[in-house]
Amino acid sequence: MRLSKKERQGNLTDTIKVNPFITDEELAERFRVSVQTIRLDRMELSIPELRERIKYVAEKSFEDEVKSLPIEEIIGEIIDIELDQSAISIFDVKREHVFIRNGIARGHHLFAQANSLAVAVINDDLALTAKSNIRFTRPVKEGERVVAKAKVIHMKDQKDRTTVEVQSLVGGELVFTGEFEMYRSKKSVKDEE
Amino acid sequence: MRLSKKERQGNLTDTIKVNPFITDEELAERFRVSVQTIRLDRMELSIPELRERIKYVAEKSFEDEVKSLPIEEIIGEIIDIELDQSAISIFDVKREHVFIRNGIARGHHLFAQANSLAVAVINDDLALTAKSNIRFTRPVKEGERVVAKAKVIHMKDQKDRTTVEVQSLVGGELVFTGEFEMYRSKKSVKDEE
DNA sequence: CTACTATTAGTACCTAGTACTAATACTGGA
DNA sequence: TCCAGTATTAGTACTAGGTACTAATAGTAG
Repeated sequence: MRLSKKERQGNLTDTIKVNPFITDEELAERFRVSVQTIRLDRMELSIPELRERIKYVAEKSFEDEVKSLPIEEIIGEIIDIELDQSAISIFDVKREHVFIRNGIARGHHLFAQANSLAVAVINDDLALTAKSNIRFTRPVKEGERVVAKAKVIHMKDQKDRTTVEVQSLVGGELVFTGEFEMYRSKKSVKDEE
Repeated sequence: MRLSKKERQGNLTDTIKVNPFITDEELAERFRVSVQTIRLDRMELSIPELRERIKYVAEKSFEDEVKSLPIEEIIGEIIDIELDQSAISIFDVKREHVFIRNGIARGHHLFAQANSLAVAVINDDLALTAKSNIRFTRPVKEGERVVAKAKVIHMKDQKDRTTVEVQSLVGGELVFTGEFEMYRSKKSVKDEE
């Protein structure tokens, strides 16, 4: 027996979701109904036509692509910064940041937040990380908001190096600490004093 | 005066590149020529029609989207692995991994490659990074291929900790070293011996 | 058996083209 | 200045993958 209308429509929604590139004709064959039935179904379910679906997918990704470069520049959102002194950023842990099997954030995302904050707080276009010593003090889970606080430690004798200490917290609880030794191309204003 | 054919065609390529969603009619208006001229131009330049362009963008992103979760699981491509012993991964530094202003890879990508390799080499579903000590020994540029080699250091007395040493090289030259202290939920086979 | 829903068929029309022919405009060189 | 060759434009037939609509037929539950 062919599927009932309800079953077919549920199945149709899924089929189109996993493959938005399918035509009404192909759908008609797959469900052994006429093309008109498929079109009625799409109307009832407010599923747009093939071309509109493709366009939507393309537009979505095109925007992302344009955005992705600047976004990748800093992981997390900087909410406060005083150059060569301190900075704070927040980072919301989402599904894509955690291990599927246990929901714990992958270490490199916490590192990325801290590291990019350390780079940002240095008042130098060419700041680079030279060394780093880090510690993950407790696992961070999906849905948690990580607040990273960076503090620049000014060393007297060092000309082209600056140390930045970063502490990351979730609800006041320490989850990550890191010490970043940063390479810089010019002296900081503070150091010149 | 209107643009020459050459100028128009060069401009056309760019226009379509930044906005693949533009129709021949809109292009004709923009360049003050007929729709037919635009079509001749597209043929000479082998630029596909609007719908094909949109489809291409959509397909590209759709694949990426489907892939993106598993890909994020490990940064770089693992080319050799012996659980609880050693592993090697390669990571090609692309535009999106570098600072725009100097073309140098952001530290957290090198860290991510090394860290996810350290996680992967541990024969435990619940391996997590506890501590890490890293050093960036020379900047890595766009276009370079980073080869990361991980080696598991087996400690006798430690039950739930394992140390992994990672060295990353570009063309034989050391660019990054890291020592990762990993937390694990169960003992390794080696340790049980 | 009837009322209602579900399905199918068919038509006119749409967009954004391709493929092709033919006419006209422009432009550089003898 | 005229002619050849290139560039541009116009127009027609046809395509995919639809929308929007009307109308006929099939199935089914009360």
